[in-house]
Amino acid sequence: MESKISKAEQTARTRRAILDHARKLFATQGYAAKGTAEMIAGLGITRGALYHQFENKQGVFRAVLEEIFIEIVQYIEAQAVEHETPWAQLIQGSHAFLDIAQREDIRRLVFTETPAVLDAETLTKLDHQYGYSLLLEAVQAVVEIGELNVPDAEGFAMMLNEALEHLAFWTTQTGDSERLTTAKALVEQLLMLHHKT
Amino acid sequence: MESKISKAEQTARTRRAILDHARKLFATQGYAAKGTAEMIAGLGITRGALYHQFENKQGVFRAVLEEIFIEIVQYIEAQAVEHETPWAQLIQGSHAFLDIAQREDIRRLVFTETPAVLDAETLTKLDHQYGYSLLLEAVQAVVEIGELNVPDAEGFAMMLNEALEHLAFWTTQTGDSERLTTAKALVEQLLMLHHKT
DNA sequence: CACCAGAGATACAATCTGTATGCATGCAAG
DNA sequence: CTTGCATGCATACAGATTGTATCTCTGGTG
Repeated sequence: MESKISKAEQTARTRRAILDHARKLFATQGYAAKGTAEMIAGLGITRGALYHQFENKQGVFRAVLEEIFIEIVQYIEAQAVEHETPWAQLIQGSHAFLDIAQREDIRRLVFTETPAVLDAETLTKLDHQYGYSLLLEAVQAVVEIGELNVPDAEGFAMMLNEALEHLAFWTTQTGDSERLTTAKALVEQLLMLHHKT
Repeated sequence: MESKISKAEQTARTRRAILDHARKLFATQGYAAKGTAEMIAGLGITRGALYHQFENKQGVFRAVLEEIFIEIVQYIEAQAVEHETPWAQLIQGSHAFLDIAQREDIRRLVFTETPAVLDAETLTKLDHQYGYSLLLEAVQAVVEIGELNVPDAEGFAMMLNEALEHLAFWTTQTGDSERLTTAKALVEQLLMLHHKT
């Protein structure tokens, strides 16, 4: 029994190596420019392993994006938990999203590559599963304590989600750091207009 | 001399046929999904003609996009010319841009495909040559008659250009026609804040 | 009319994606 | 423990796709 690692461990290592490497490639040179051969170059595995672990090239991208979404959610939650009230958590969570969207890899993957690589349906499903879902919880928490004046929590969460995504996209379009400040002010104002004390 | 057409005419026809067909394909199924073979299918020519008329596959896309930009500019100018004052032309021209951005082919090509197909530099050059250039003229016209209160015409034109592009993107993200109304109101408000009578 | 540049066809080289097949091994059942 | 098998992965290959090299034909021009 010179078998040092289990099958599960083997799978985990292979996927991790591919995902880490592919993410770097996609984020720096784009999805279309990098082939499956480059994704596994230097990892000590062949394309066979890649196609065993992922459905196809797009499947690798989807997995990379999913991990990014998870990172984003984790970052936002970590920032929100620093604050006491659901109201402050909603505001600061929104700011946190705008902050992390500034990261270059996130900008390129989420805002530049994704729309052209994934069809709208797939993207909507992912967004609903992560970003929107998190935001809805935050909105509902504020609604439940009676501090948010909206006709419908889901509708408001969806609108806010869209607003945040487009503001994030906007802030990353130039190196201009002033935009981030502006975007945060806009979101805060939007929320304030619906605040009920 | 059974040669019915001149060389210039021949070139024009070939390019037109390819551009029209490619545009339809890119707009409905995306750049990555359609190959050069499909671009010339049914046109009675071969890929050789395509590569003779265009640098490469991306060159076809660039040419398609350029024609779209020209169409957009023409539409905006046609709308603006309906109004008397430079001020009204600036406002109505901005509205016209938001209107034409609703067209499905423009939405997909300009906002979904382009960012992933063209590098930022190429895109910036194109935008500067068409959209921004037109907008700058309109802004300068209003500045010259002393009705616009901005520190710098170029800076303001650039900001307005960005705002319009992102608002256009935003309005096309859902079928919600209310967004178009909202976007127009936002632009009008932004301009009004800088209006000097 | 003779020549050349340009338009386009054909054939080919180089990639790249996805699949089929073979092999070795962890692992569970008996 | 050993037997059977599913699983992880490599190798080889088929199909498709981009871009290039080469050849032909013809419209324009002196």
